[in-house]
Amino acid sequence: MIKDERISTLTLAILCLISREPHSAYQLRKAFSTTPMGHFSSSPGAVYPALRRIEAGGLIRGRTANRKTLRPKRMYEITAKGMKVLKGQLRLPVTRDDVVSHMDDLMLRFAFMERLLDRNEILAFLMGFERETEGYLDYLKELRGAIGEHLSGCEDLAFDHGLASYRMNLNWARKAIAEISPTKGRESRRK
Amino acid sequence: MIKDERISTLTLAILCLISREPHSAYQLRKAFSTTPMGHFSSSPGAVYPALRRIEAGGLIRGRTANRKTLRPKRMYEITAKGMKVLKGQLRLPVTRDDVVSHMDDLMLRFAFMERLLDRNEILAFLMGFERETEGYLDYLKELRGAIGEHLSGCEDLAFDHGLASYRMNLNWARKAIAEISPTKGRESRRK
DNA sequence: AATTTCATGTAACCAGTTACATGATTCA
DNA sequence: TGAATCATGTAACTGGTTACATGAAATT
Repeated sequence: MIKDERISTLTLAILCLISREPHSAYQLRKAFSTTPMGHFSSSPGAVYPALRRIEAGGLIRGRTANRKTLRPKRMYEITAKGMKVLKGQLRLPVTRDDVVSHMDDLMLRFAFMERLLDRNEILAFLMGFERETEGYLDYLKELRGAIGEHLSGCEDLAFDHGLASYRMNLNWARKAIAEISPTKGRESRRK
Repeated sequence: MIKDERISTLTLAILCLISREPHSAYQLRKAFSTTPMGHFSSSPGAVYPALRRIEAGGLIRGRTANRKTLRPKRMYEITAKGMKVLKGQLRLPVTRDDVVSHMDDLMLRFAFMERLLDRNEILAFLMGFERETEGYLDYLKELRGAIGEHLSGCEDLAFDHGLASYRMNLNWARKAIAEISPTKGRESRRK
């Protein structure tokens, strides 16, 4: 049995990309530095050691091509164990801490769910997202009621920003649920 | 002359809080763990070393009360140099990287600006925020035009989330500019 | 011929996490 | 008197940053 300990964002991102198709370290770094998917760390000092760690844990396997050359190219592919761990991570329940501090992780997980989980699991994720976001939003509203009077103009506006963020997240989750849930199963979103 | 090197989020948060009134390490940790201002790290292993570092840099000064007891209470207050550095940080131009990856820093800076900067500087911050957000939003829209066709449903929804976030940020900045700018200087926002 | 891009990595450093350790004070 | 909270800190570990180093292949 594989424990569902949380893995770092970088590890998760690497696992997600490699789960689709094999990548070299360089390809991963490119993906992180050029696509919006990752404003993750593309620094070599992060990626190379991370790949070593993940391989040592048995989640990916590196194959070296052109073994003769000085710097042979190394492609990493996911293992069966890696696939299980990745799915376990995607299925992890959404927590308050996630929606407050780890939105990037949540979106990464969500973006890669389609091929790896079934519809009910995706819906469960979104409903957890909705629930936790709503809970935090309630807390913020309550807090504003309690301390709102003695906030300066800027503080008040910053508070507004928080409220607007979580409201937007909540709306997004509801829209996503409506689009994914089979009751109103329209497949194509673009006209 | 004080260099405007970027300081860590935790350092910035500590400096902001202490700039208002002296805090002990414990009070700082409480503020970080209980208020929404900081979902920053309240762990002792972060806060105590950070205070040492900041004090060593001459930005804050600790005063020990109850010197007789075994664990004397230590209150930190900001120095003139610390105040200069803090203001320098608040005045730093808003970058693309900030709006994409460091929204928490930006909101922290904004929330503490009122007492420390003048209105024009606050407006300059907001206009930088607006400009960079708009720029990134344009980039995202363009990107969707280029690659949008072959996104899966979840990927597409995740992309939507990004777009909605930056749109919300942009609207927030515009609203904040309108409220702060003197041309339409209405002071009280709450009825 | 020179520059850019592909491609691999290391080393020193920095800051944050978890877990541990200690003890005083306040309140039920 | 026992629990919670106030209050200070350390140690081992983790993982990410910047800067450095090397060299092949492709492009201009």
